[in-house]
Amino acid sequence: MKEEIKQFNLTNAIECAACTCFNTRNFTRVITQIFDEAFKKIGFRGTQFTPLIMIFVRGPITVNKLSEYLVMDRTTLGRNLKPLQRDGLIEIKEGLDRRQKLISITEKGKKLLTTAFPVWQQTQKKILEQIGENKWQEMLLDIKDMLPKLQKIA
Amino acid sequence: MKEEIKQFNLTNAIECAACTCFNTRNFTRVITQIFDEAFKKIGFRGTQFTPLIMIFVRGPITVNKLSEYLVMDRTTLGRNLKPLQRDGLIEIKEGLDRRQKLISITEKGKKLLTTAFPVWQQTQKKILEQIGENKWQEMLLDIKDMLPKLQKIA
DNA sequence: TTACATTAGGTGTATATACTCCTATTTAAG
DNA sequence: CTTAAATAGGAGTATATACACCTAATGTAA
Repeated sequence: MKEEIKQFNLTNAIECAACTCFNTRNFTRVITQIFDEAFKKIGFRGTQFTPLIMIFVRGPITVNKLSEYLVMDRTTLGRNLKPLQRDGLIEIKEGLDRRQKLISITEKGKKLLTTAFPVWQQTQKKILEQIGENKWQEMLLDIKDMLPKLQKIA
Repeated sequence: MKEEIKQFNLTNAIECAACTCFNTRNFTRVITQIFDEAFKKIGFRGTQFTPLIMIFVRGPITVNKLSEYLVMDRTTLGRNLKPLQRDGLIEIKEGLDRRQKLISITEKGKKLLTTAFPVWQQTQKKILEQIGENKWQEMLLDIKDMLPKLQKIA
């Protein structure tokens, strides 16, 4: 016998307050806002920091490879690189394989990283003062452990 | 003596791998993708679930009040409500105060919540199987504790 | 060598996010 | 009662996200 169809009610709503999607998004939004605010004075975004560093470390690199390292959707990354290219922080050149394009950081990009790094350090520190250094180390390990598991069921 | 200006280097890059912004965003992105995929078959989004529930619980309610409950930017929420309104899941009526608009869930919206709830339950369960039930309870408490602290420095 | 699969990347579309600036309304101060 | 402040909300702009679909180039199997 199939269970009767019931109507969504307050008890259900209370259960949904634990939603992993909603709560992690809230957390992430606030953190992103803090970094965006901090980087604003140098015309930069919190979301652009790690991609630019990854290009610094791994470049010249293709969009596909870069998106793997960053655990980001390929097309999302491709679009996110546009402002960086426009601002002259990265440059995109043809690869040997004529399908692929190689992304590398420019001198201007390196200069920006040099400027942005202490801003990032200070902001990260400010956030860790609230989160707690140990708590974040724990969360970071958890995230790194969970990510591949979650990607498997995505 | 002020410390010399140095160039951003690999040691800095390694330190930045712990970035709270980048890592929480990655985590959140994957979780959002899993919910979006699950809700797709009923034409819904993971990000729309909790707002609709909040309107169900608290409605009729103004955009401003709703954004407080959801810990979301007012203008962001306003724009996110558009698809829900277009799809007839919520309705927006004039309030007594002619500045404000009151948002409430429609019968269609309630029906959708009834349909979406088991989908959410199943997806949440699938995710918690990877994260671990206890770990998530701990993370959830941490997030709820940290959010107001982080908002203060935002 | 041709045909098909694979790979690299971009575009169209839609949603999510949030800052800045704007209008309309209401409240409060004088 | 008039004016300034506070409140509610929307619009412009820009970035972030990702799915579906597309083209071009390359690799491979027949």
